[in-house]
Amino acid sequence: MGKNEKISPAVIRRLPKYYRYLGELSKVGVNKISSRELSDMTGFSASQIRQDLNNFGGFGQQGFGYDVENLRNEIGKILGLDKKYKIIIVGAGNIGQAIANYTGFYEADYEVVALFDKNPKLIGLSIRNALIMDSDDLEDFLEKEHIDIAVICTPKSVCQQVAEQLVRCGIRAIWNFAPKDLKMPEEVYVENVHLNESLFSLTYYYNKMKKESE
Amino acid sequence: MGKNEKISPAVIRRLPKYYRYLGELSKVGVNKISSRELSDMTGFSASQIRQDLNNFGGFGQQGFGYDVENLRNEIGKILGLDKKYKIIIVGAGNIGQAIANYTGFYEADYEVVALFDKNPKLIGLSIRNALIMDSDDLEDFLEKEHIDIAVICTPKSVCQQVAEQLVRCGIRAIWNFAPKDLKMPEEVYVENVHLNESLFSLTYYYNKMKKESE
DNA sequence: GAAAAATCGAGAATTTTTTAACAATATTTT
DNA sequence: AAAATATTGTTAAAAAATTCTCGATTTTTC
Repeated sequence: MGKNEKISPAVIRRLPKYYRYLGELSKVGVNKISSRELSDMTGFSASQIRQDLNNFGGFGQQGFGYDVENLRNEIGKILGLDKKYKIIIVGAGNIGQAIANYTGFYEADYEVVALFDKNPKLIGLSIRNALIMDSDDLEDFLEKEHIDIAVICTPKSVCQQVAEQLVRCGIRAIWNFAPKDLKMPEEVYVENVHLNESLFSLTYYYNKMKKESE
Repeated sequence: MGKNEKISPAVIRRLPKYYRYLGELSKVGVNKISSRELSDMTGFSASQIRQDLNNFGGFGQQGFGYDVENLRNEIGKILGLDKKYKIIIVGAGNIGQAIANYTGFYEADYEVVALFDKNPKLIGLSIRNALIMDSDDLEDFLEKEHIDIAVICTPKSVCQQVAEQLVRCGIRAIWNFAPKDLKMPEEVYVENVHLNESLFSLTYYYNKMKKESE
């Protein structure tokens, strides 16, 4: 059974990767896997994989390994992928549209219900069944519809203000693509995708490698 | 002066954030900052900030703090943001186009030189001065032009093959948006932006908070 | 069916990362 | 100009994360 200690974020970050690899295995008909084999696939150590999984309970069987389909389901349940989620996207520019079109959503039961933007040229258009609505209608919309996750794809100049509006309307989970850290109350979880930071890290390692190979 | 010990990736991940905050300070005319104040802004502990910076040398002055503009420049140099980088994007679908339009590039001297795609409807179009070219011309292009960073925005079914082609043509830095881990030789650095993993983590914490608030 | 091999789960040991403590030094106050 | 305050850089301590070890259990081999 699940233990009630605090699980480290590093563990939680690895679970989606395990989930993905197990999905691939399942798809090609593999139904048994050892931590050693998962280690070879993922690059994490076998010990770490066992340790990670044991945070949530013993899913494996000594002498045998893990049942692929079962382990995948268990990790899915831990992450909450067995449930349905409704999403809105605020900011229907390039990133917002790309996210709306993102097929990764369909790996689990995420539904993009609507997008919001201020640009009159965009309002009224649809992306994969999701209508782009006027930002002014955001609050009304959130009063009527239950939304689980809001994605912020606005320019950074307005992201804080948009986030505060979302929180006022009851949103507790934000996926933030604006290159700024949102100041939010504790009861709101923000997952940042800061592309500039990612690119800058890449740049550091690119230069480091170039220097070393000289 | 820079010490030659191995710097932990966690440190490198924090540098872009320092850089961003220092840029904001600089823009509003602040020219002195203490680790304590930076701590309040960034959420990292003052001690950690000092420790991080001292990996690369003492940029501050005891009793005084750090000169904002100077520290920003130093971090910029560490990350390599004082140089120019040429980028190509392989896969001109939603994400590829969004990245091509991404204004975060212009914070430093990154230039998107071209995009590549197989879709005839896209080939010939331009995004912000960058032409979408036929994927078949990728290798020829890379022979003629020096490219620093390649961005992979293809479907996952072809990302490994594309990556291998890029590496054959001399690419050593890959920004990977395909939801798959690339198997690459050691001399290639891959920075992954796995949106599905990010969303799954968010989902975990969303559910955790919901449970706790019940 | 006994012996060998494989594998997990759990706790111990190790390594890495973060935080704390404080001497050294600069600035500000009186 | 002396005392008080602020702040860095560095070393030490603490905490966290990872790896190692090994008993328990299952499967495979002979």
